[in-house]
Amino acid sequence: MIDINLIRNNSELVKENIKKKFQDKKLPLVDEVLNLDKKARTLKQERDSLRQNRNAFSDKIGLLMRDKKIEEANKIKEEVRKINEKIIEVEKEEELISAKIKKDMMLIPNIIADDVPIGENDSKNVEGERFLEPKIPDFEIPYHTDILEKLGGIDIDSSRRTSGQGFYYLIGDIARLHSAILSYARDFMIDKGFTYVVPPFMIRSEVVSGVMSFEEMDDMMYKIEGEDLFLIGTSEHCMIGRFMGQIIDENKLPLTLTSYSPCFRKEKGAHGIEERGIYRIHQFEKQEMIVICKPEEANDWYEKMWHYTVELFVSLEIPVRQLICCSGDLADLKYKSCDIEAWSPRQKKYFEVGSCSNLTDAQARRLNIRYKNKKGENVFAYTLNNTVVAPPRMLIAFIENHLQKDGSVIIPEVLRKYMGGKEKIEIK
RNA sequence: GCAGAGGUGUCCGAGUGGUUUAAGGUGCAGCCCUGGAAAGGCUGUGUGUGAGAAAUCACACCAAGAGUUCAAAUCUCUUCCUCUGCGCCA
Repeated sequence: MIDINLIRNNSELVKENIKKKFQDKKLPLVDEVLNLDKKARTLKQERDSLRQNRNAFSDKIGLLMRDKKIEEANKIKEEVRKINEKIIEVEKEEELISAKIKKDMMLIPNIIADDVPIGENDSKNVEGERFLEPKIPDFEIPYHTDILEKLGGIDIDSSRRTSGQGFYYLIGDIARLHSAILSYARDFMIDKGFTYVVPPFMIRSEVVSGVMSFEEMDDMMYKIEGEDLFLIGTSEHCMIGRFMGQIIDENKLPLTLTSYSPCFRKEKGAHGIEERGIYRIHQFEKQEMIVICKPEEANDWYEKMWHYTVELFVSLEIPVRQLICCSGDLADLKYKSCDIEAWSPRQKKYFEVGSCSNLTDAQARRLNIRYKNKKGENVFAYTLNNTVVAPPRMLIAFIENHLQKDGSVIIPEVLRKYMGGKEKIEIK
């Protein structure tokens, strides 16, 4: 959500921004907000002065009652009753208008960074830097589930029976590898100075509606029956929700946090040949990084954060590249975002394994997360988030890149201490 | 899960329908006093929205929401949370 003052003072900039994102349908919203806002302010003035009158009359009644001038008091009561009727009328109208303004404001996208490439959809995303040389082996790389099955590391047939499509049993060394990657990623981020957090895995609807729109919620979130609770789709939800309505001590900024959580997603309407197996699933685990900082620090953190993910993948000897998200592919809350993509030697292309975003104050404004600055003013903090690593999807990149001709998978040096010293996972 | 007690500003805490513009203290800031400091004295100190060039003014906010009333921190209902005891449980 952007600052309504930006629309009041510079609606052209807001419109330009909408055009840059190819959302011309939303252009009328800007003038609509402008008009509704004017009306809302007029109504507020009207309502406030009515209330002022009522308050004055009420005080008078109080004094008259004390002096036992009941007759006179009753006359004024009648007066107040009339005022109250009017107040209710104005309030109703005001409520309607402010609800409409809020709805519109939620739809107006955040202002995007100057250096975001302009493009209509994800086909216009721009490749950034590449890290490590992509390998093309001299033997055929099977589909990832076939590799995992050969290694005795996965049982999808059973998970279909117990839980349906989109789940998995990881088994033996592969399950251990899954945990090892998360543990390694956790320690990697702790070494970068981040604070490790295990958050709640369920959150209230109040938090959910703060971090996403109703449609997004319906497409992603699993609701617990009979409770006001949802399974988290990412730890970002509860990590940011933690600071909802809070005024953070300026000295505590920047907050640099790394959280572990399972993630649950409905993934409504996502299907395709490359979605078989453990690429797109209802349940996965993720090590995440979250930064809450002052506005002037956000750009530096953004660069640092996605580089950390790159560094992690490089240390695991997996080639990656940065893919810069273009204006049309950028979610409305985001100022700037990029994906980290890992090399798939089987598909001979890169695929998404993580995503880094700078949301400026758009998310903090929705959740009312602020800090007190040196002047004593309460200002909205900037929030950023990035995937450190999210297995089992990441396992696809891992096993494809480390698969040997004999069907075994080499474990890179840095991971071996988390695997009990094991150097490779072999076919049984 | 059951029972009891609670939720008020940075914090502590008073306040059971109308002089509450939320007492008092504490913390913080400024000034006076002092050679300097402590102590003491004085003054100012919450948030949001709107109006205004500004001083300032108005409205709202006492966990959240709804209700009763001319008038609600105060009364009623619902929800949430905290504490204490009991029960259950990895």
